[in-house]
Amino acid sequence: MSTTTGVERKPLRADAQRNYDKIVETARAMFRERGADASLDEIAKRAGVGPGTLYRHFPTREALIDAVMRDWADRINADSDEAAASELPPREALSGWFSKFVENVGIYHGAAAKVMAAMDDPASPIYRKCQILVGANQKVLDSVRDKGALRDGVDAREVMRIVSGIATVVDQSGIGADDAEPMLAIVLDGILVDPSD
Amino acid sequence: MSTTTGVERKPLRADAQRNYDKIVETARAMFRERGADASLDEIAKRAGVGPGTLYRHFPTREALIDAVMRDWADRINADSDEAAASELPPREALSGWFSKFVENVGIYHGAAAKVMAAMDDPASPIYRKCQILVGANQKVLDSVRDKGALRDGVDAREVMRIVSGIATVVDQSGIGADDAEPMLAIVLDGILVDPSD
DNA sequence: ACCTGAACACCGTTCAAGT
DNA sequence: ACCTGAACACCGTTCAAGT
Repeated sequence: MSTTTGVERKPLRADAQRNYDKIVETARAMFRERGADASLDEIAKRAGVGPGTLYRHFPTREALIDAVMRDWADRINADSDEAAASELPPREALSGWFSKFVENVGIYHGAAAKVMAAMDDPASPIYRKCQILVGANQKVLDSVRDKGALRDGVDAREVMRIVSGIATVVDQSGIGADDAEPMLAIVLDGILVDPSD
Repeated sequence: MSTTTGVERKPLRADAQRNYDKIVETARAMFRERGADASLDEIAKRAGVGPGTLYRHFPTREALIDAVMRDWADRINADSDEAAASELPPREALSGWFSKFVENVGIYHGAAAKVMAAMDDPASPIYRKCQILVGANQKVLDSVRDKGALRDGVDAREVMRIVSGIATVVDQSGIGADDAEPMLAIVLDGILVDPSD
């Protein structure tokens, strides 16, 4: 069901492929320790390639972020599948799904803001991931709706906008991932028919 | 009641004061047309001062933003006073207050993100404005609580975090200010006892 | 077809020299 | 006490020269 969600890419020459992989691997490490705004120059340096090479493969920072987050979409899909099929009460299932998203998008500092910004920008390389995200959320919300627990008129895109906003707040201000919970609780209260379950 | 909320500042020499004012005035214009991340170098150039002068007055970009937003706090206080004293049904009063905030923080592109980031960072020059903001929100929420319309355990700071997150989403993605409404509606549904009013 | 690395433009920051 | 502007470090981006 979830083969790599990546776009089909024409095969690269051996050395180009090696450089491509090295860059992505290096970027992943750099993004993890310095955030998604880490210096591209230094990524190139650490990867042992010239800046032009990085540029050829990734014309924009977002393109690189997109490549680094390639597996991310798979995780999102897995998490949403699990939440949608969950036997847990609607509130717990939804809460878990939101929490996992905040956690997942939080591993790269600054990534939440990029995702949030790309949410309505089809020109962004990350836009595709946002579509996947909204689709996944739709799936989870539908499962809750089937149980009659969702308020009328709740839109998956709007919900994802708010939740990515919350993820960004958590990421940008120094607060911990646990501090997302009270905010998510407000959203849950806002979209569920009965706050109790 | 609302004299300028600014901090007391020791008087500057005449020329220094003139430069200070010119810089703030220029920055305000630049921020308005190019956003809160506009080049400080060009602001200095347009203001007719050396970069060192801008730096002396505003050691950090946030300090400059803070100065540019000096009147902003007064508007926030005025809006919250009006909302707290409003005869409108709780939902309308709250909704108007949130909307005005999103609108106000949206006049400088990128400002919402700065406010959001400073919300829990006492070291930031903008932190003081966030405190004012949370205080103002507290005031409005209390007035709603007095009418028995607010759910138990709703915290003014949490609410402000979410709303500033929404303001940031609206600002960063290309969507219009009107598109904040459906998201704010979810928050309202989440913090009010009875969604109807 | 792909890579290198010098070159460029821009930006924030510092500081010695001036008044 | 305050300002100027040259100087520096850094960063993203381009492109001619190489293989």
